[in-house]
Amino acid sequence: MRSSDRSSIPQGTLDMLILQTVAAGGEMHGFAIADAILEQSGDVLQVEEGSLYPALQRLLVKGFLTGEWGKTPDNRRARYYRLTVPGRKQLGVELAEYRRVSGAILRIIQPA
Amino acid sequence: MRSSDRSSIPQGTLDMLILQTVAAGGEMHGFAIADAILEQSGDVLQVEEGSLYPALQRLLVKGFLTGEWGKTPDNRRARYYRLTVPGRKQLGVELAEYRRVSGAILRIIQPA
DNA sequence: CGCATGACATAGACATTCTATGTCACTACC
DNA sequence: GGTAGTGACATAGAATGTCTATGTCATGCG
Repeated sequence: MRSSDRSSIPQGTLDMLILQTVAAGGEMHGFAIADAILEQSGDVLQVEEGSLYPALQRLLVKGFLTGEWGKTPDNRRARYYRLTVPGRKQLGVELAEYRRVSGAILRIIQPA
Repeated sequence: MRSSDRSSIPQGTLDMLILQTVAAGGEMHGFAIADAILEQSGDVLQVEEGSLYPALQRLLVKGFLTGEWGKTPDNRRARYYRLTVPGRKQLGVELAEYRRVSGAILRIIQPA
């Protein structure tokens, strides 16, 4: 009985959403990124942990984020992610591509 | 040297685009559907045959389309697809969900 | 007659998200 | 002061769906 009206993240957009969230929020740890995406999307886009951490790993490996271990205010270990310069550039590329494609889809689904 | 600026279809949107195209164009065969999507999207969304036909099969099996064999004007065999009543309803569902999710993404990527 | 082409079709690769599960340490409570 | 809850990170495996590559078949044309 999967009763949530929250949606899964469309494939290909998760990296962009993470980069954008870190760009806007500065230094954040994983949980906080997922929380911010959920909240800012109006409770629609829920990032599961099994999607979040592999995505963060990808972004680390590609050099778009740095991740430094630290402590949360209540003294728990956490990894703090920050956008790199190539990460900011990559965000721009992904935003442009997303807008291009979603614009194209709009032209189809909006009755001219 | 893959030099095209055409994009792949975001996962999950192909069925919606096909249903919408058939809804707008009436009776169409596969090639014509792909052509219409490419053209209406402003040359952005190119549906490959290896994506198109499996998608059409899915939609046939689910009863959202009917497909009747016929002949093109130049006498080639072709399968003509038409939207069913459940297909029209499904299109409405997918449009609503797409708008809900893309709206949520917009709230994140558009600086408030 | 042979070749290009329109149209349909399938198999396999690939990428990405999800479900499910696990770990570890800190906090709080009885 | 042990035990349960929880924050946070992590991985393995399944599911999904698009793409690349390939194949077939018949028609039209040179």
